[in-house]
Amino acid sequence: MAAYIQTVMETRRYARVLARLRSVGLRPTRQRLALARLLFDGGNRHVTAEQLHSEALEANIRVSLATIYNTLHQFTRAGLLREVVVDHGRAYFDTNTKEHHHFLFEDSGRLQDIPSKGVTVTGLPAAPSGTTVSRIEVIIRLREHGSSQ
Amino acid sequence: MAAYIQTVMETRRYARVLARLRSVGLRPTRQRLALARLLFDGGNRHVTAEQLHSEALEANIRVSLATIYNTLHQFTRAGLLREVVVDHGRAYFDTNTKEHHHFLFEDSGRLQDIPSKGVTVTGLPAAPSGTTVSRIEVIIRLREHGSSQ
DNA sequence: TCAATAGTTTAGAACAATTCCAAACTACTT
DNA sequence: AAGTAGTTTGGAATTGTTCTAAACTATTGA
Repeated sequence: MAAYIQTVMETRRYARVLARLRSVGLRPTRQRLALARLLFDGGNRHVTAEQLHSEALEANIRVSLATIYNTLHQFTRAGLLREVVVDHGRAYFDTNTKEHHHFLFEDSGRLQDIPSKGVTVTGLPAAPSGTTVSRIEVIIRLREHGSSQ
Repeated sequence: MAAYIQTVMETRRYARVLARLRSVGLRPTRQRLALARLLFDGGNRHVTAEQLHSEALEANIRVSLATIYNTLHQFTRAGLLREVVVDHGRAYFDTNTKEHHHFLFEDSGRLQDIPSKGVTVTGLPAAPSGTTVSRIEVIIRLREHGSSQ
């Protein structure tokens, strides 16, 4: 019985991810389905390519790192992910594509969403002519105190 | 006469840069003096290591890329520069160390200062406990329209 | 003024994240 | 079932940056 419910939920999740991929015109391949589920089943996340790769391997999904990169970029282009750049070296992909901002823990490089509720930036000059604002990004850099640093 | 004035100004600039290096405890070497002048003579700038390197070579200053990196980091640590991260791959160094924000032209990767006058971010939640805010960074991403993209 | 020394510079190797490539593979169409 | 267009892959290539150990130079103090 529990197993049955399990299966139903499984199937439903699968269908949802599949529909999602189809809707953005990406073939639902084994790899993309698996990665989509790692990314989107569960709460919002910030992952690097390497992280997602190890997660996949741990979950016994055979994917190459090249595919991880391809997929992350395709998903980003499709609006399923958003890329966040906070320190050079690594790119984070955020499963939360809604308007929001970030706390950055400088020591660990970890990111945390700031619910955008009520956060406003005021007093900005107009965008230079010939341009439009594609996004406003607010990053609050945090230093952990008490720690070694 | 013009030449004389030229020389005086030269000397003064030199003295200023030299004092600046001394004051942060860096030996005024040939390379550092030259780079400091490329960076700080003239208005505020945003440079990458590569850019500064080619500029130096064009100005007939023989410096290695390693020294460019060393110098940029030392200057940053000394508070003479501020590092800005906007897209992975390259690090920008900003000669404006005052509190301010940036326009980022997505197509070209170019940065432009936003005079911080009046820009305020409101409605932010408190910093997570155990941390202090080291800086708030606002980046306004711009898309150039009319252009190919 | 010179030698000692501590800080700097350098070329080149090493590194890390990412992209590129061309061949093998697979989902979809007919 | 075959064709084809889209995908995946390992490995090589690229890019920006850091490391290393040897050569060099500014500073100090005799």
